Amino acid sequence: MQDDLEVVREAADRDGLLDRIRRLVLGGDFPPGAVVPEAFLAQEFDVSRTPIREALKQLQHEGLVEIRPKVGTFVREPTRREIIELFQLKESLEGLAASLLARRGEVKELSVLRRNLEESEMAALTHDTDAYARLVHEFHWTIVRGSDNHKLVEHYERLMNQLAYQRLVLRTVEHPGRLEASTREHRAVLDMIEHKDPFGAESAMRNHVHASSREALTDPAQDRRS
Amino acid sequence: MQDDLEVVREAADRDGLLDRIRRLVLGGDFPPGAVVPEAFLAQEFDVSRTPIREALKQLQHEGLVEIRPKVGTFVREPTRREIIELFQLKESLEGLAASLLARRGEVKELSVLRRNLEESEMAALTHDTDAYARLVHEFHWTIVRGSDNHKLVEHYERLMNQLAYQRLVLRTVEHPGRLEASTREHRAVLDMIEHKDPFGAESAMRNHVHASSREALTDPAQDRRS
DNA sequence: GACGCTTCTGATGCATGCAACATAGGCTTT
DNA sequence: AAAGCCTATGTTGCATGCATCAGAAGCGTC
Repeated sequence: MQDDLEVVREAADRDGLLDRIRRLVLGGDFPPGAVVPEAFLAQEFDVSRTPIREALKQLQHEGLVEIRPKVGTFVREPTRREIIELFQLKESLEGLAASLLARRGEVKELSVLRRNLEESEMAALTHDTDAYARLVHEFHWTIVRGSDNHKLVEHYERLMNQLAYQRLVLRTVEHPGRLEASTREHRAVLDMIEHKDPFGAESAMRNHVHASSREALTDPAQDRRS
Repeated sequence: MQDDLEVVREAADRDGLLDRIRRLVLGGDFPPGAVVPEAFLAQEFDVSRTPIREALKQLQHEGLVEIRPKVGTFVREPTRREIIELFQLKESLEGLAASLLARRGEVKELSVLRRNLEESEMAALTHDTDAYARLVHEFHWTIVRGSDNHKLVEHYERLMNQLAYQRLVLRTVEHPGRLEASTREHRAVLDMIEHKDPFGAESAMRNHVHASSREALTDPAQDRRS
């Protein structure tokens, strides 16, 4: 039993090496400059450089780091322009997801979304921004997964990874009045889905993402890189 | 100079290793079963297994192959369902691209698109399906690139790679009457872009992609995997 | 003092070797 | 003959060593 746990844990470490490095990069523990070299990560995770290299290549492919040949691996923070581009994509993909979910009219996710919305309203009332952020996150993911389009989920995953930098997170809930507006928009989306109105759901979702992205983009912390 | 050419060629080989393997996989030269092992590719391209492994990992991440740990790498042909999913994404992304391009109202790509449309009409009249397919390909790519959203281009690239299996290509032009309809739809899209009507352009593009995907999906060669 | 060249260093890129494991086929047993 | 075990094989996964090269620091020249 002890052995089993050991094996499982180590296997998880191996499988999750990419994720662990990704978290390191996204977590902001590293300067936006050069990520400590492969050798460091190798020692840190107690593996050879080879799997580290593989993981870094993936991250490069995901757009999170930039590997300059023969030089090193650098944390690749998105420019303001790229953030705008990513939000445009987000709007489109989530719109599609809402549309597909509305067309399915599946019941399972509907109850989850209803419950989520209730809790969100509660969190908004008590100004529990942490809980609210988590609920928003779940709301969007539930809809995307509920689209039942796995390729869409994959692309969305990639997209969100690029938007997952610590500095960009939780911004949408820091604006006064945004919580209430956001909740209203969520309700509008859910209404359209419940009415099995794909077009309306897509429209409502796009409006919502557009609005929330505007808030995120006006955040002063982003003026750095324009 | 001779040396320079050598260096450039070899550098291109290295940079393009991923592309070359991808072409091998997409080209259908391999059975849908197991891709010949890393050692074969290593010998084929006269490199070590290490860079081969890196490339294969990328392809796995792109969804083109499946790497079963300790077993081997398998060509991963998309199921019919996945093709449907991918076309839904294509519709959404190209719709977004058309919308963005219409909003920009850029002149450069407009002339390219106009010219492309003229040549397409010519190819349709002469039933030159090869030329037509190439022109359609360029038309869509011109619009996507013209969106001036590089992240969109990246995601579109990934998407198209997954749709690039040899067996799926050129299907849309094999249906009677499709060439004319397709040309009409292209013109509608271009009209909307020229009128700087983002909403109309998106709608027209989505209609077009939807129509052409329906043709592609009704192809009998796809009934195999349902 | 500034500019250009050379050397030096640190990191990556790749090749190679070995161990681990999934699968297949034969072998034993019933 | 069927079922289960066991060995054999082929492949991957990883560790390590070496060559290569970008960039920096030091040196010499103008």
